[in-house]
Amino acid sequence: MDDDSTHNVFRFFTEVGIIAQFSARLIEKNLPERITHLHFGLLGHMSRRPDGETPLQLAYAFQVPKTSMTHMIRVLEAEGYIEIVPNPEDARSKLAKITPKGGELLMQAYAKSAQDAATMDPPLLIDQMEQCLEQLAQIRAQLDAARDKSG
Amino acid sequence: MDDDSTHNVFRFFTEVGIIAQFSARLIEKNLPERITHLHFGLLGHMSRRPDGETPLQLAYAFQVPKTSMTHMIRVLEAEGYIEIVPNPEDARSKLAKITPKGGELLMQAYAKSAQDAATMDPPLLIDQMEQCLEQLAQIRAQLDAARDKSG
DNA sequence: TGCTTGTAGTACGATTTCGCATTATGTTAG
DNA sequence: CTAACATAATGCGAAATCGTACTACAAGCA
Repeated sequence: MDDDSTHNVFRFFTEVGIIAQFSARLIEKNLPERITHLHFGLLGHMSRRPDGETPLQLAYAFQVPKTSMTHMIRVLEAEGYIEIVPNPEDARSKLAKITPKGGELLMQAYAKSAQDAATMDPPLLIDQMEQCLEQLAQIRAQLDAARDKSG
Repeated sequence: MDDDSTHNVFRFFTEVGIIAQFSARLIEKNLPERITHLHFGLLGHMSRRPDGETPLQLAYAFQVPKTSMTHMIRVLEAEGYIEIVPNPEDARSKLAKITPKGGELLMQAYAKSAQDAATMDPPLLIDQMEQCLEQLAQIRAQLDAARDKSG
């Protein structure tokens, strides 16, 4: 990889990092006190999996340590946004499922954040986002694949 | 903003968030124990500002609370990667400057991470990154502008 | 000058993150 | 079947994050 490419890769990661921070704050502004954008992501993930997922699956999906996931799940459960039930297929394990209250929170935060995004000044550059989407999805998929290979 | 655009914006932020997490880990793998990608970013920032910057400027630039910046700076100073001197223009304030040891760390981590990036399997999609770069820079600049307006 | 208000940085404490070690259950070889 | 090993989740503790309140210095004004 030549110096120019290296520089561009780092610049790409830098821009992406800053944008990610923004989107995190955009969403967290519309979430209750102790709920973060990661919790929001968890709820979205679970809303697409009505049968629930194990903490380990969630930790892997969100790329956080198991112990961190244990804690996040507890917060969500304490606030009533998810429920944790035994895993019928493995007595060591559990399943985390979104509750109606959690679904409510998800929708509300989504709607409010969409509203905030739509009324930004200066406005969001939605065209540019859409132009990048396909490439970003490819890049992310490639990174996922690399992670699966190396651990 | 129609439903389709809204969906794309959220999808954009989701992809960006995942990629940002990856790049953070890519860099942190090549940093010492207590040094994070944010510290790495701080060192890079300071390396372009030999006169130093105040903690408040750094907190603003990296969008973290003042108290968090106080802590990060202390870690970097404790490890000898930066030095903190009084601000000659304001007795309340300080200046954080990178040390030679800090510059060394920056270079080494940069080189190692570049090496890791270059030897990934499957390989990084550098073309796609370069195709996005311009749009991402615009998007980021727009978000910066929106932040400056609203706080 | 003396007073009022604003700003830089930090002490402190509640919460979160996450590595290591432990417990409980599952799986496999003999 | 049982022993040995693997895996799911958590207890615990060190460190990090960040909101609130505070101190020290600066700046504007009467």
